[in-house]
Amino acid sequence: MGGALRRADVGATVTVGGWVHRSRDLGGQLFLALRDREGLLQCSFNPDWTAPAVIAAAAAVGVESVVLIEGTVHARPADQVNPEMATGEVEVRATGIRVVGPALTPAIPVATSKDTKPPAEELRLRHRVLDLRRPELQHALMLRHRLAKATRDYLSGLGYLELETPILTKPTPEGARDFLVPSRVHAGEFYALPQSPQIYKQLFMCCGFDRYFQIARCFRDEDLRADRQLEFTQIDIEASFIGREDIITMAEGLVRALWAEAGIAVETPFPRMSYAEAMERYGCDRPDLRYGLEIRDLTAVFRGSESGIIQSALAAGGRVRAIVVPGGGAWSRKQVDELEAIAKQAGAGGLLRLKAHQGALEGPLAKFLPADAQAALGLQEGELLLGVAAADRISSPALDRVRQECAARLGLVDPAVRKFLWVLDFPMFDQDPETGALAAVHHPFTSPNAEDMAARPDAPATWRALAYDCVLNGTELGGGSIRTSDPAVQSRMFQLLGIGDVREQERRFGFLLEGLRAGAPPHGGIAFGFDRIAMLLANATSLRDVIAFPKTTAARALFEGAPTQVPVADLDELHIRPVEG
RNA sequence: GGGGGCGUAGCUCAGUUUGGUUAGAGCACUCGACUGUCACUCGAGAGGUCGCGGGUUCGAGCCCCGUCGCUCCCGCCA
Repeated sequence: MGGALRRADVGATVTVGGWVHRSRDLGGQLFLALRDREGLLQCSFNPDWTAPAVIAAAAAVGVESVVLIEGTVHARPADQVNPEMATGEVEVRATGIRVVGPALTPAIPVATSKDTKPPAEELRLRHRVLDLRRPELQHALMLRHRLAKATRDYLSGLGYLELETPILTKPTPEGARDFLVPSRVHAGEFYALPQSPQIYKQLFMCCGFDRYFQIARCFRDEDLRADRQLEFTQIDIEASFIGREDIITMAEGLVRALWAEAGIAVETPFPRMSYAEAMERYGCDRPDLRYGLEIRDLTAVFRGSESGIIQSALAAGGRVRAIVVPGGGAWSRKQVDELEAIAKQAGAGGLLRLKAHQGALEGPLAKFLPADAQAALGLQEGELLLGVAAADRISSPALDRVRQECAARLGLVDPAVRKFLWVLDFPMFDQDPETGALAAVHHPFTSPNAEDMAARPDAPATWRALAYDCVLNGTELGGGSIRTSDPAVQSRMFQLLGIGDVREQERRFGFLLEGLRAGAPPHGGIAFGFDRIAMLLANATSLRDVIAFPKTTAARALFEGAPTQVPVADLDELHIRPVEG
């Protein structure tokens, strides 16, 4: 291929195919920059070696047309080497050209220089064939391929089998909305697209396939974001006769292999932290460890406060928690108000603020504090204390957001630093504070911690789960768990989650329970967000840059024009009718 | 479902603050000149439903109301 020609190819007679990236017509001679996925190649048309008719034909070709160029590879003179091109030491002296795919004038430019802005997202998606020709996107999708291959190589090397699972499947309760597909054969019945292959991979374990993986497409009908698409890809993994440590070690090896593919060395093992510790110190179950600003419990100091806000929060069983921001004392009233707005948006009633100035505390609360408060807080000159007095359920998310914003303002978020982390010991259930209803934090098939279950059988809200998340710089890369392999325990879990009726359990999950009853090995697994990893390693900021044909945030495919209306006859055949209005 | 940003030539944008003659620039495109360029250069030209609809006004790219599209965030996404 033309973009791969190097000095060693000098002398070769070649026919190179590609797209006309740019042309420079100097009058008597001209140069075409020919592009393929490997890069750019200069083709030189000159009367000394090119027939006049060929020069005329080359001069008439429009950019983005597909051409075949015949010629000989020549070394460029030293003063004409282009160090910015991989092929910069050579050029093809053309003797012939054939336009095999003439192109209309492109609606959006493909050949851009470093400092030009890409076209609007809408145009990029509408003219995706042109957009995907751009070298950045070519590189991103080629990286994506290498990551998929590295995944297959690594897991195959460990004896994992790549097995496929159905796309037309049964609706299962995985939290998100399902995409439904009407059945033509069975009036009024629907398939669902899988939100993940979760149950199938557990069934593979019951089948005895031991170690499974799949680069699996998943579908969730929820609103989109820069890092969320309707359909996305995960690296789905499951294994039998293993425990948490086996999965973690295997997963660390996978991360190492993937990052190595992008030329980045990753050190393992990753540090670990319990969910409880992450929530206490960072207010978040996927903390960004690139910076400090850890949350401190200052309840003891504020207990003596005469402030009504604090007293009522403490009386309700809450705490006073805060972060201390070095240099924050210099922020203006307005800047701190913005932080408070962030805290309020996250659910807090407000933000307590204190700063030390000339040995005394300043802030709306200062006068309500006991005299020894300054000594107890140890606040230094220039530091700003930002706190929330409330239940942890309120203060954790609020302080998490405030902490992230402060770190961004102080420039503490270094994109060159990578802090991997395992978060362990998630709670099994999330309890609704009003109704008391339990919901699975991970999913209903996660195994609870057996010791917790034995110690407090009547308090499931206190049980920990054998679940784990892999986190990088505040982003969840993947997560998994050891599963419940005992059908009786699984049935109990359904019961705790409000599916008490046995017939209901059988109707919805009978196929899983049947697998477990047929003799299930202990098993567990993990799933990584493949697109998100590709995005990180391609230095992209949107999933759309690592997915060839993505949807817009309004869930439309602009290039193909999906979704679309269909003829009424098609609907009739599927036994569905549009709702009037 | 809610909040913010953007929408002017094929593309990227200026013009909107303070309504006023014929809406501009760079790139791309067309034509012409040019024999070593590499974002070639130079000259000329063509190119506009100011997203769409309605309103205010003597007059709207600019003000008001509505609406559509793209985007970022909240909700949502176990």
